[in-house]
Amino acid sequence: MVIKAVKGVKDILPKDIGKWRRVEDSAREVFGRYDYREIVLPIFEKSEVFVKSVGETTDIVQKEMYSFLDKGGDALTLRPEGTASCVRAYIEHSMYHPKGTVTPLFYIGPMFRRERPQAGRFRQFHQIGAELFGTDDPAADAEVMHLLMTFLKTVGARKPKLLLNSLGDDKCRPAFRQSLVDFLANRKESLCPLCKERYETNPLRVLDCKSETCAETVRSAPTIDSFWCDDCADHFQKVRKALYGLNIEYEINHRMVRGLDYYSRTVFEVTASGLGAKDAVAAGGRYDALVKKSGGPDVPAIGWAVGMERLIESIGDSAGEKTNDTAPDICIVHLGERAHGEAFRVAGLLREQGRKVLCPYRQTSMKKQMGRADKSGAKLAVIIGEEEFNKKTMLVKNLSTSTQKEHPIGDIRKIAAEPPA
RNA sequence: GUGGGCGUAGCUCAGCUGGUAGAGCUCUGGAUUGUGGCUCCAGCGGUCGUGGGUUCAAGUCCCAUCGCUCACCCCA
Repeated sequence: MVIKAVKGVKDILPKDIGKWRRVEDSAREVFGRYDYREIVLPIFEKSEVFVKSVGETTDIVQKEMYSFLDKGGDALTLRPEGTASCVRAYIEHSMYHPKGTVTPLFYIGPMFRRERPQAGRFRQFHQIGAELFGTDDPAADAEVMHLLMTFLKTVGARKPKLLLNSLGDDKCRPAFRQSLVDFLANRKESLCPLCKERYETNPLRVLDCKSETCAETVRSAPTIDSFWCDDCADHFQKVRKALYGLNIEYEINHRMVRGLDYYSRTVFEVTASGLGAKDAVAAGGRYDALVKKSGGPDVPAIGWAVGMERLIESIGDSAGEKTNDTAPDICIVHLGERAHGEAFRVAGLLREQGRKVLCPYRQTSMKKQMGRADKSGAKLAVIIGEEEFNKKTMLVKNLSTSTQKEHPIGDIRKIAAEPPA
């Protein structure tokens, strides 16, 4: 039995790499427009980095982390998300100096969660993430969402839709949560079995249950907006105003909640079509308390992450491989032992001159080699047979017009510089 | 962790109520001595996921197991 890749992880094959490159390239380009700087973070961290920031009671920490003890006995974890690492690095390198500095960062890389794989969900997946440290200006919230939407439109995500909410902060959220628990307490019987569980573990999640009866039950439940403190309400209104100013369409959903503990105030999510049951392609929000909680100064921050696999899935073939960027400029065709050696000498010279050249190793029939040259998409074939070798010449054939001309072998540089039409 | 669907050639798949494995694409050779795209002919390629059971006989039926996949939980 051949050894196969671990469950839930994928090889990205050469035939698919073009899409990945395009997504990464446009990410870097778009981030540049907003003056974000790339940071490359380690793939594993001390486990506490994630346990503390993501939250001990979350599913990610409780059952999805790839954690292990290394030979020195350190408890390490393959990162399940990027924000925690980014916050750690931000603090470790004192990026908050001088006081008042705003630090825009982005990263691209793999994340690891041990879940059951399904459409758009993997154990090793890739995220493109943005983090903006040092400001709680509502304009920053809107700008960060503008960045995200601009990026998604640039790469051609299908029908991206922005959903917005505010979770309040430490001052006002506890009251909301309590109120919701009270509301559900005497309605538990009308909830689905799953939500009865949620009532205990994460009551906020009952709000966006898909079950008919739960949705009905929850229709009259309290919503977060009526519990916002003045600051949070004000912040939300200013974010909306800024979004309006940037001409960004969005939909408010007060039932939207987050799976990670560190979010406060602004949270958002982008869904796209062309995906499976999970249509969220990106998600993010504000985490004003996290830097301080992680041992840094009291610095507010906001960020988001897009799932690359889901994004690429959503792009589909619409923005697919249109240009044949793998086609060589020139294919060499050779016949006979001596011509074989000469062919590689010629190929080498052409490559030194910057040409993309294909030269077959096997000595097969001319018919075969011409067929390959044709399939490769090359514009020119350079043919060197016994006859040409003896005469120190080569045939240069234009594969689209089928015209060919004999050249002295010394013309190689000329042909490399200006391939004949 | 729970449930559904599927595992047959390198790839996509067919194979009926059990009778000893097929097609297309790819690849190799030929029709066409050293000239590609189209066509035609031939060939290479399979422990039918694995193990067990029923049977004269199993790709087909039964059980187990592994893998893939979709969905639930949760998340990007």
